[in-house]
Amino acid sequence: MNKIYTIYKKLYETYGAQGWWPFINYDGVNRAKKGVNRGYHVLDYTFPRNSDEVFEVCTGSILTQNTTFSSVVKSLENLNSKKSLTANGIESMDIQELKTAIKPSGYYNQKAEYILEFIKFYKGLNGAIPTREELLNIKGIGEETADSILLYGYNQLQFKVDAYTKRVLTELGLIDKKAKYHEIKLLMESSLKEAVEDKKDLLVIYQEYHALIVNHAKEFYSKKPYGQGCFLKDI
DNA sequence: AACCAGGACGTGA
DNA sequence: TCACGTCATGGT
Repeated sequence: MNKIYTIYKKLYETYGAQGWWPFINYDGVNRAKKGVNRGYHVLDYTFPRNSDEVFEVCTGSILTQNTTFSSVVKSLENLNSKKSLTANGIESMDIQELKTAIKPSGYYNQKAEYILEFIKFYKGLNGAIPTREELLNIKGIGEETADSILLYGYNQLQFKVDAYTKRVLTELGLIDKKAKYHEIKLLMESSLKEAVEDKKDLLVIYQEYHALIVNHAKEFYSKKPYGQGCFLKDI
């Protein structure tokens, strides 16, 4: 039991399952929580359920770059209300209409271009699972976005590292502040693979872990000085 | 009223 | 390779 897995268990004990990635069109068992947790699917790991939901994760992953997810939801709902939250739907939109729809998420000029670039690639897949290298070759998709797409859109065993992950690990002294993305990703993946007995649990752990870190970091690592009152410090 | 958010790219050194 | 500027709206 290494520290990375210990942190996961503490976070899970504290916050419970997160139901990440949330879906705009979700109408499943947690619908009762609408208004509060609308779109989340806590303890239901049967997602994405179809190609439209895969595409929703991909688009959301691009839109969420350096932006809060709540603003991404606005953009996704704008697209969805135009019945355009699909590859063909977006592709058939007027470019200005697309930009206006995703405006709430910021960087709308770039992101519109990125989404269209992705769509060209996505349609060529014909439902196949993309490789990480293929995703990284697409303009607008860097390491985190690629891992986000693979982990949540395609249920692939790829840990998603974000700014919060790096910040928390740095503050806890588990990694150097100059550590690069790949270094952090490797630490997370190797630690979890080593500590988790049943390997088929890893996917859910990867998915929950990222969401748990975000949830925790929003409370304890969003304002300086970082880590005030963080219960992870005593490990 | 600054400050920064669940990044990625282009550039110059 | 690396540091830095740029992209932009929205919440605090």
